[in-house]
Amino acid sequence: MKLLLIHANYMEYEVKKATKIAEKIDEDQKSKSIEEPLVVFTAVEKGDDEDVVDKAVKEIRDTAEKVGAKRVVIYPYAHLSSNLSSPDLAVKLLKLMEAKLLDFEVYRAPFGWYKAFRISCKGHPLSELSREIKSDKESAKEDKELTQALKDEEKVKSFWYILHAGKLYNINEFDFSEYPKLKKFADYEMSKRRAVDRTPPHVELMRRLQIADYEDASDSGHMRYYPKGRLIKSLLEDFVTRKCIEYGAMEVETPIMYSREHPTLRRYLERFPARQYIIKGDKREFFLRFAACFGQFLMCSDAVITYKNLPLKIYELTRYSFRKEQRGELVGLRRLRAFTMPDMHTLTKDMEQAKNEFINQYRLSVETLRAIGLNPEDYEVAIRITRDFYEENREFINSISNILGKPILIEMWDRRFFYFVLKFEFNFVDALDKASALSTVQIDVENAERYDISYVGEDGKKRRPYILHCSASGAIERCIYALLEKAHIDMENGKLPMLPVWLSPVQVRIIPVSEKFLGYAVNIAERMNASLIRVDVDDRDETLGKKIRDASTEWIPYIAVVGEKEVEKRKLAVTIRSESTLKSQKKTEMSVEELIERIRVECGNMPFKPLPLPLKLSERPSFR
RNA sequence: GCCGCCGUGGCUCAGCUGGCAGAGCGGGUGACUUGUAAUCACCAGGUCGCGGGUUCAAAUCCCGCCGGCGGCUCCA
Repeated sequence: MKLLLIHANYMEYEVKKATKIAEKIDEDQKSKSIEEPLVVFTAVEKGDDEDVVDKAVKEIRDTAEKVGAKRVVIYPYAHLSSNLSSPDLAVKLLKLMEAKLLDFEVYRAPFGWYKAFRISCKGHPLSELSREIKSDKESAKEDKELTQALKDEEKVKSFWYILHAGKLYNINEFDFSEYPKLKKFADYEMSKRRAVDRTPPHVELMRRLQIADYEDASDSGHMRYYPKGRLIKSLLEDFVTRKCIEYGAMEVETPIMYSREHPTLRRYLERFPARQYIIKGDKREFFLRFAACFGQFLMCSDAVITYKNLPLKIYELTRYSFRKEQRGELVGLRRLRAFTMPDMHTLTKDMEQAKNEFINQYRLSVETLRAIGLNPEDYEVAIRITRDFYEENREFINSISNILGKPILIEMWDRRFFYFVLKFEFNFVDALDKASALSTVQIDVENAERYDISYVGEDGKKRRPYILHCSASGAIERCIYALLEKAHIDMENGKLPMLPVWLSPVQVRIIPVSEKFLGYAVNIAERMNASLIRVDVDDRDETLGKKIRDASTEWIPYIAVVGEKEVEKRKLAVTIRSESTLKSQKKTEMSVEELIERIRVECGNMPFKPLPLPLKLSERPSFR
């Protein structure tokens, strides 16, 4: 039940027209004028009962006493709620409310009529109050779930270890001297603070390179992507999707919004209030998904699955997932409110199979990041685990540390308070020593039950699967963040920053020495273009030095100059960025075919998309 | 959400003890036709984030809001 309490100088109303749900009324109820009332605008909601009325009456009584009102007007006002009860129940409860306030001079405006009203609010501090009242049953239930979840989190204590070469070290006993980045990561995880007073480098880079930018007209944490940014993002999206499909996942698509009232989803949401975007539909309210779990679990719940189908993998690239993070938490491409995440779920028949998949997906994540341009030395591994699960699976956990051969930060909990017993993350540590998770896999022991997902076993009986959640790369935007931060770190170490060639928006820039060679340059560009190379031509009326400089500040991997000599020899004068430094540039002569071949080898079988920009620089707008 | 700092042409910033709104880059035009990280000249471009207040006068001082950054909190 929702109440809006107004202490007024007077209140007048007059019925105009009956609706279908109008209650029958006498002539003298059709209009009223009341002096010095406490007006109670009231909306009766689903689930309200006599208990709620009692509480509402108590609120009204308290307020009336405080403001010194002797008259009460109960005024049905549907607009206070989007979750109204049936009209019958509403009338019943409103009448009950009236009956319980008989020691006041009480008026009840008729239900179900269009009414005109006039009110004069007194305007003192207590003259306008709103109240939300829930039945004990309901609020007790919600309170219990909420407080239980919060209590669990409070009570849970983390124990920290380092796992290296199959041995578990207490965090204090481990010698970090050879692993400074792991030390930074562990510090960050355990203390969660860092003294920095600088804009993260990737924010500046994403804007300067015309990849992405803030969009003031949207909510914070929703970015705009310029053509180059969209290209990079799109290549990454395609790559990760392909990787998961090759791994055996079935790609699906599920809605981005779900009813708040759905029985399965509701409990989940109540644990995390105010974390999601709410959308008003015609009748119901919806929340925007924060991952693909909902859609995929609901799909699995309805599917007929047997042990022969397991492990069963389904995949979706969520463009977008929405999380209404607190404002102070948002940073550039690192932490967003709308982001794109590959989300794969694997149903497994038992823990053996789940563990097996866990290891496979660990390897899948390593490969995925490596292809994107993030190597194991660029991230730190964390494993989060319940103590029980660790004790029962010591050998298995120890074996994980051998896959990459580098030490792993372990966070161990005495009891399970999330839905998983085990998860790993690959955490990127950025130029400002902040860590954020990229790839992750979790073993979920709870949601099969919650969503009623089952498979038929060999004995014909229904069983609950264990479910793995896997994001092989983590959020796509976050991968771009990591690549930009990595490039910045390279720059600080005296290297020329760049993106992997397959992700570079422009792979080759052709610069004619003068106007005379423009036709020749365009000709070569068209040939390369036909060979699936992203190439452009700097046809602007600028000096050669200026053009070289501009190409360099755009991080273009290959700069090819053509002039008289090149035309004669049918070669290109190519500057290779990856082998150059700011002081000395690596220049070499190559034929067009050699350059094409070099890039083709470098990009292997990574996805390719054509340049989404005009071939000639002079025809290209600047988005900044 | 709380605390602190910031918001001036497209970009980076100066101006801020109140007194005519500036520079460099970028853009346009012209000259030059160029050999590996910024060619020269001229021109255009601004409700100083938004709203209110103080004042003869506000980019400048005060209040509120919006946005960004950092810290705290948080991160299913």
